[in-house]
Amino acid sequence: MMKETVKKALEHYFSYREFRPGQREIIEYALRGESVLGILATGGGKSLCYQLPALLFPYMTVVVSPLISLMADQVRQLRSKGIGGIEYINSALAPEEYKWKMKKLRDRKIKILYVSPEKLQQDSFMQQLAGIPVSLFVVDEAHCISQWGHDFRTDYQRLKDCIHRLGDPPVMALTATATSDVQKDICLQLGVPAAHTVKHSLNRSNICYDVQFVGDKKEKDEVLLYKLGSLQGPGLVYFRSRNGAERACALAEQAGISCAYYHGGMPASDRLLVQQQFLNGEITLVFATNAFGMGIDKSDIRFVIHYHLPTDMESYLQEVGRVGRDGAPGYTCLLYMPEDMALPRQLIAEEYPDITQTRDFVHYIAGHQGNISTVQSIAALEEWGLNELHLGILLYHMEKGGWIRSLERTKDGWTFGVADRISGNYQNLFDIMMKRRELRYGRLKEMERWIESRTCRRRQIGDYFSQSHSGSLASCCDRCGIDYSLYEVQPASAIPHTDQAVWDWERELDRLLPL
DNA sequence: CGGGGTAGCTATACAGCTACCCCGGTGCCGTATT
Repeated sequence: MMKETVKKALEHYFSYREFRPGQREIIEYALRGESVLGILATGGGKSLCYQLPALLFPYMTVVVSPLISLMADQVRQLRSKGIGGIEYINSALAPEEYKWKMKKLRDRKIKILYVSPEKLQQDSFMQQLAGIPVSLFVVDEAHCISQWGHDFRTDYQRLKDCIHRLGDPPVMALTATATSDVQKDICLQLGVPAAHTVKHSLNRSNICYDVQFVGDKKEKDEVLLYKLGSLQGPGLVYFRSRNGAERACALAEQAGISCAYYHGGMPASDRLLVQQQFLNGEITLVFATNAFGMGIDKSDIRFVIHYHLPTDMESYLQEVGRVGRDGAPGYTCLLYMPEDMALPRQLIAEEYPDITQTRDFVHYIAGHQGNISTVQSIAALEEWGLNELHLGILLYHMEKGGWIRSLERTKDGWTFGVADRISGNYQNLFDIMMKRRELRYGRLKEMERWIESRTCRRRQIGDYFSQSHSGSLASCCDRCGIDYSLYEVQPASAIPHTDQAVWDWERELDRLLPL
C-alpha cells in the first residue's frame, strides 16, 4: 500500500515512472522513520530522495544546505514543478522577506525548509524552529561535515544539538563521495547507525585519469594551451589561486579561445553570469578555483584539467567527477611538477593559528572566567593577528573542551560565556589543532603518492574508497594507456599533428612503428 | 615552501646579477512581538 502511494507520488510530482539505483532504498528508510546515510554518484538523483518523502510526511522537512545559491536553485526547481510550501531562510533575505517567511513558518505552512548550518546556530532562530514539528532532518552534501566541519565551517560539526532540539527526527544524510572515514564522521555527528548506509559503486567508468609531468611552469603553460586547443569541450581548468585562474584565462584569450574565469573573490552577479553562460553553452571553457563546483549541474563537461593540486584526493575526485555525468567519455588531466606541492602545503599551514596566537588568546579568555564575553573579528585581528577562520577554530575547540558555552555569532564577531574554572592550558589546545594539521598533511601526501605511483590510477581510487574499481568504458588512465583521439576535436588520423608533435611523440612513434 | 617579480646595483651604458619581498582556497554570519 505504501509502495503504491510512493510510486504515485513519484509520477505525480516528478514525472518519473521508476526509481534510479539506490533511491528506493534510501526513501524506504525515511518512510520507516529511520535515519540513513545515502551515497549516490553525482547526477544520481539525490534531491529526490528527501523531496519525495517530504511531500508525503505530515510535518515539515528541514534541509541543511551548504550554499545559498544551492538553496535558491532547489526552491526554484520544486516550485517550477508546481509544488508549494517550499522555502529557504538565510542571510540573503531582505528584512520584510525574513519576517514574512518566519510567519509562514510559525503558521506551519512550510513543507520543506532549506537552511544553512550557521542559521541553525542562531539561538533566536532555533527557538522558533523548535516549536514546529519536524518529520525529517536532511543534510545535503553531507561530506561537508567532514571536509569543512573541522576547520573551515565548524557549524557543520554542531548539527547534533540542533537535531536534538527539534525532537530527534529521523536524519537523512546525502553525499556523492565518502571514504569510510568520512562515512564514520557523518554517522557519528548525526547519530545515524552505520548499518543504515546505502552505497553504490563510485567507479566512474567513463572517466579517463591522466597525469602529465612537466619540468617547469613554462612547459606547464604550453601543455595547457596545447590541450585547450585540441580537446573537445566544454571543459574546466582548476587552480588553487585566484590569480592563476585569471592569468591563464588571459593567456587563453590571447590565443583566441573564448573563455571566462571564476573564483570566490568576484561579485556574486559576475559569478552567476559565468555559471549561467557555462550552463547554457555560451562559454565552453572556465578557469576556476575550487569555488566553482557544488551546484554546477552540467552533464556534458568533456574535460577537467588541474593546473594546481588540491589538498587531498577527495577534493580532487570531486572536481574531476564533474566530467562526463552524461555517461559519455570524459578526460581528466593533472599537470604536475614536484614544486606544486608547496602551494597546498602552505594552504593547510595557513589554516591554523600559531602557538603564540593560541597562547595569547587563551590567556585573554582565561582572564574572563565566569563572565559573558564578546570578541569582535576586527579586534581579534588587531589584538592577536587572528583572522576570521583562526578565531572560529579556536572558539570551536574551546567550546569542545568546555571552556566556553552558548557560543553565538554576532553582527561582527562572537559572544559566549566563559566557564568558571578553566585550565588555560593552551599547549593542549594547540596540540589538538596540530594533530588535525598533521592529518591534513598526511592526506596531501596520499595525493602525492597517487600521482607518483606507477600502477593503474583507477584501481588506486577504488582502494581509496575501499571498493574495487576496474572496468573502464574507454581509456583508463596514463598508466594503462590512453587513446587521445577519443577526446580530441578531430581524430588524430584525419589531421596529423605537426608542430605539436612534442606532446605526442610517443603516440606518433607508435603510429609510425607498429609493434 | 618555493617561484616570480622587482628594486637596486654596477658606473660609459648596457644587460645581467643578486637580494629581497610577496603571494597562496572554499562561505556562512545583522533583523524579531505569534
